[in-house]
Amino acid sequence: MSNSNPSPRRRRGSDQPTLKQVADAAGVSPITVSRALNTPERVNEDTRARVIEAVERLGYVPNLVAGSLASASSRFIAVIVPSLANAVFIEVIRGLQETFEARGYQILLGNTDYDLDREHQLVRTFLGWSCSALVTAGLRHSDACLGLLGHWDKPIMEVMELGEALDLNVGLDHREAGRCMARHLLGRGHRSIVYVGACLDRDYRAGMRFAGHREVLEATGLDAPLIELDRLGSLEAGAAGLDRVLGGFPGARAIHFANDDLATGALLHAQRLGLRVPEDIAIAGFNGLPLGQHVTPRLTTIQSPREAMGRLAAEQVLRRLDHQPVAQRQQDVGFTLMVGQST
Amino acid sequence: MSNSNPSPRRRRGSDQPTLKQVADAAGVSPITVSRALNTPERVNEDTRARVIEAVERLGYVPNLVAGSLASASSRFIAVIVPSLANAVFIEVIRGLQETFEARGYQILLGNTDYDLDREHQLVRTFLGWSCSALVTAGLRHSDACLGLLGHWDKPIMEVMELGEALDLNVGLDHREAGRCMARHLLGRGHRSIVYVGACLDRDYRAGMRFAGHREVLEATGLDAPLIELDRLGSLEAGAAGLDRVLGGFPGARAIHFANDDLATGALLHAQRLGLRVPEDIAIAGFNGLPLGQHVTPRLTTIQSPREAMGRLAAEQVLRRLDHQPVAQRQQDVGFTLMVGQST
DNA sequence: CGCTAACATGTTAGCGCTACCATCTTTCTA
DNA sequence: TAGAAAGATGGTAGCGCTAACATGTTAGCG
Repeated sequence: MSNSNPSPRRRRGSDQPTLKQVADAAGVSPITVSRALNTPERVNEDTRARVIEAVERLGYVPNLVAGSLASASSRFIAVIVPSLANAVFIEVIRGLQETFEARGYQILLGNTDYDLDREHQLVRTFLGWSCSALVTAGLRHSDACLGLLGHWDKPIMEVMELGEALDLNVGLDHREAGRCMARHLLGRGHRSIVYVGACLDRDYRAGMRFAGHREVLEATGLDAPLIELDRLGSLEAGAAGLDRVLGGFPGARAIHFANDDLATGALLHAQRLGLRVPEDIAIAGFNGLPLGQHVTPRLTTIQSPREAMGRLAAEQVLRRLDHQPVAQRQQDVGFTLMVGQST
Repeated sequence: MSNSNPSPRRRRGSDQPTLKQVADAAGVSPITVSRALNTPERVNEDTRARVIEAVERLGYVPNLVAGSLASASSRFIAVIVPSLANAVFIEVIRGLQETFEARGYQILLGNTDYDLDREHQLVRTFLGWSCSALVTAGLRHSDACLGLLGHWDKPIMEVMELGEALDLNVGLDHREAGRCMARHLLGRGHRSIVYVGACLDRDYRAGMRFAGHREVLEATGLDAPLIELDRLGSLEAGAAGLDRVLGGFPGARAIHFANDDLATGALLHAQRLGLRVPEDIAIAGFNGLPLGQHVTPRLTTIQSPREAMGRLAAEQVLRRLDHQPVAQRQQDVGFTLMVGQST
């Protein structure tokens, strides 16, 4: 008679065992299986054992997508950095990863390539994944991006630099770091100091360091010439930077590079040119990468605690996720001047 | 009276606009909105415009979790590497990221810390996220992990090395690379050659290179002594490695290091000790990192195309995801001997 | 022994989206 | 001009899980 079973729709989804099947196998209800796996302390010990046994027997793998939909939150942490080519961000990511992974959170990594529109796009995507928190390198965002984040009620952590943050903030004062190195170079008796940066519009934190550098020099009545390279930090670019200083500022006695890659490239290049460092030309960097500490003469640089910054940032976010009070929304991780033999 | 409206359940979920609300605002059905956003070519142009307008007006952000659940697949690519401390993996990741991101896939990064159980755990988690594919560094997996992957019907790509793979495989022949460098050192006239590795049980690909190295030396009737350091590659460890060779093998004339970090650390250390490279001791590395190419003498090493390997791997996977035929399941990306002045 | 609190488990109703099938309209072909 | 083919849109029914509420069961107390 007519349509008692009108062409049973083809089943969708995978043929993996589901929580329901585990429940049947263990002789309990689905919610009990859910609890046994997610909040074991709320389930009787024997029941839990039976559930675990069924899980293993069936080879059950929880569908985290379904869980996230139902609970309206995933254990994802969105992490947005401008580049994966720069060791600095990698180290911060490592600190974040280590700390978050230990607490069962999974990092969703996004790379903006120094493009704020790309960042906006990534934020949109990540919001769509119901992330538990967002960590982003830097304080600069597009208006569209700020609009999205304005309506968001989960923790937002901005790392690398300090300033007016949306929510949480862990970083260091780049302007002060620039001042610090400029003072050091002045203290060494240098008066003709060139700053060499690379793409300061994109790497604007290096621009902030230059601002601090210039501030100190100008306060002393000195000029603060700037050479800007068109490639981001690399040993090659540093060598090119040295050449441009030698060509453009024959009287230069010291070069303050925006980072250690550039500085080390210049230092090695100086040796190939037969220049004595620091007698003929003094060289300083920023970051404190191992590389600069293993050349002779050892590079004078500023050490920033990058992995620790990542860890601290993650801890702050975790505290917020645990509904614990966060003592300070802004934390300065500081930096250390490391005086080598290159200045 | 009784229960005409028995305490309406509190609404769950966020208060973000949903696809349904966009549909109402645009005067179409939800499924049309879904199509307008995901398969625009299947929707009339005018309708699409109205939908887009509504999306922007409401600030709608698609819930990707719900979409993944309904379609039983996310646009996630699981990527599992043993370490984030090693530049080699970072570069592969960069190649993968670039290629996948351009096609709208999001990378889920997992770090095993060279622990196969941890890998198994990560695979479990990633399967739970309905990833579209899995990329893993290396061919070694625990039995439990193989069990999970055996039932999985999505592309699996194993990178870094070549061998008996589960599915797709892009990499290079490390044993042959070891042979290649050993032949080069023999060709330079060296007869007393020490191999220095670091944690060869974990970095087993370096172990494979050593195997190739030994094979060549022994075929020539030479000894192939091995020194194994207990720290993974770093400049410091390389310096320590040089000291151990000088102490343990006073007659050594050449050192074949497992990687460039070690080799460069040793090279710089040799200079500090006043040793001439290659006259007193020849030094060779592996990887072709920029670092080794900027020291004097330039490091002899083997260049592996890491970023290209990532890109190629991603392209193969994408082809599979697009249901296009994959010409070869296994692809050798090769390597290049770069002869510097350090040998 | 009745009452309450704490524990253990179950029932119900979605989370927000897309696969599947059905329907309706328009265009093209014989 | 009927009929098929292609295009556009909609209705229905879940995807697999968990929040909220409900119920049952045991322990503790005077």
